[in-house]
Amino acid sequence: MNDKLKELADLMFPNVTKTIADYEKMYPERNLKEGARVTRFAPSPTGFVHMGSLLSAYEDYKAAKDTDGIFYLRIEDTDQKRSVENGISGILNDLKNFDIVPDEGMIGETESIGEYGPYIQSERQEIYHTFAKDLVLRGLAYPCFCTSHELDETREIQELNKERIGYYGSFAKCRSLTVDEAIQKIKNGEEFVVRLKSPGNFNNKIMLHDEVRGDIEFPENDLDIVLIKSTDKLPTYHFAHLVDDHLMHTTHVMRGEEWIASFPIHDQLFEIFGFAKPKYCHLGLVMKIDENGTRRKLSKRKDPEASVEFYHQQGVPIEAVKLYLLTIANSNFEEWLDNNPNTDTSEFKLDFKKMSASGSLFDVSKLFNISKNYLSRQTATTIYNNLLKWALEFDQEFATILKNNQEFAIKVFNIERENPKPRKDYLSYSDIKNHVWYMFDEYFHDLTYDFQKVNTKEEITNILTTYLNNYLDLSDKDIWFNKIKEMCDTLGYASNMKDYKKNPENYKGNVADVSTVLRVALTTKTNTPDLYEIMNLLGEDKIKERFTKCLNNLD
RNA sequence: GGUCUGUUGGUGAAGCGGUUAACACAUAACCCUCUCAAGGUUACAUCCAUGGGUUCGAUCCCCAUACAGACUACCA
Repeated sequence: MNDKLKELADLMFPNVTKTIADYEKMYPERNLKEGARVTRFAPSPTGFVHMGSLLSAYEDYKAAKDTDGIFYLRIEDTDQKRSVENGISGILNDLKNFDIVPDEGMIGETESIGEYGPYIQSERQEIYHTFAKDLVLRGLAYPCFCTSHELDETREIQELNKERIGYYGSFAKCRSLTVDEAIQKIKNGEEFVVRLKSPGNFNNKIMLHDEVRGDIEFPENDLDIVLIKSTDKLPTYHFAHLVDDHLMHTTHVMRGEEWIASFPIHDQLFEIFGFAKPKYCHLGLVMKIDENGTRRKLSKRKDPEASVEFYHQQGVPIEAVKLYLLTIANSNFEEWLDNNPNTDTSEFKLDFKKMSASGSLFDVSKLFNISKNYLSRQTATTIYNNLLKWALEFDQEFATILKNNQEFAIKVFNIERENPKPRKDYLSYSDIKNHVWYMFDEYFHDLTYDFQKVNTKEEITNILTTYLNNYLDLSDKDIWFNKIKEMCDTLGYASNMKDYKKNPENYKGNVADVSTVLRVALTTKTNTPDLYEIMNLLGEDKIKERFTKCLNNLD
């Protein structure tokens, strides 16, 4: 009998020359300090990362970094249909934009680092076959010759009889083939997949100790799942998970909750080989509300705001995206940030217990709020440098202006920035121009002045000429503002808001109205940062020039 | 059909047998103020999907139901 099994196994895997023991020797236990986690991000090479997978990559990365462990990138390309040209570089690039750089694994389209490779599944075929062959030898796997048509048929029967669907028990036709029959079929050149001969019983219970969800009870797996596919002889996810995560010594398998249901399969596989089981963390999916008002998994196809590239284009600082991801990842993160506003987030340790089991809604406005707060905490020089970097990629004209006016631009970004409570008006790098364009002469043309309450030609002329003739001294803010008040008094506007509120009918308006005229004449906008600072930055000549320009524009 | 998961305000959520049901975002009002952005104050869940049960007492435990999601592929 054993000889027969050997003949069958050799026939099924003619190219296997090594044994499991050989591989165990090649990939020894990692030499890491106690408690160090080994995690991995294992995408298909589709070329893109969306917020959902970025979150999971970041969680993997963080979980490893928190313990001085290893985070590696493995490419799961066992489904060739999903692979895309240059898919790995695309992923690497998206990750790198968010400072997620693997310690090990793929670092380019074909390059990798680390001692536990290959890190791309299509190149590990011999390894998978070695493990599968071992199973055949032990009578725990067998070739299955069922066609997809036959499989469909049994499923239909099962549906009709309201029986559990799947390849198991008496529905597993090829399970009962004798070894001789199997050998004969292979010799006849029949196509086959390799299936697990599951030793499980559906009535037995097993327990998953999930790191984020706690204990979950399942029936034991009794499905004879496919281990090796027929056409390309590549493994299925289940089998690759077993082989790779064992040989690469992954300690924590963090994956989306869509994998929970296959835990019994994975548990059984580890059990059969007697391998140490990794810890599992099944993460909630990132969701969004779709047109029909129902929640669904974020899709990179349908949701442009889900693509990581979108935020790159929008110029949301990567740090802000990371802060947002952390607030989704761990419910206690926001509180931590509040208490440690100036501490680097690498000091924050992920806590599996604080991860949400239910999928969280992707909240764009919250992301922008975080971005706004983050930008308000940066120095003007940092803003300048990052904005320039962004503009070089997405707004050449602005980049040139920034380069030609570096010193001035930094001063503009510094308006009300060094206050105890700095301004918070930039949402993202792409938003900055909306707030500062009027400071640059290059943009100060084709203007529409937005005068409000005081809008007659006569009054505007009155105010501007009075200002031009008397009040250009900008050496001190208090002196300057007192002069504005003086001007109000002489022109019939209230210089004191309280007086104005008591008897508005006694005045043409108040200081605010006068300031607004000055502000609009200078910037065309009613809403800008501190008027004195703007005037100071523009300087006397430009103020004159712009006021004159405004006067000529009236009519 | 089967297996499993989830359900706390507009949103993200804390809470794990006794709380006024945290906090943050959003929204609204007021204050401050030369406008805006901030900042300050306040408001916002008659109550934790629904119905039963256990308990002196339940958002927290149990059971049903509803709804949503995942898996049930030679996709991952």
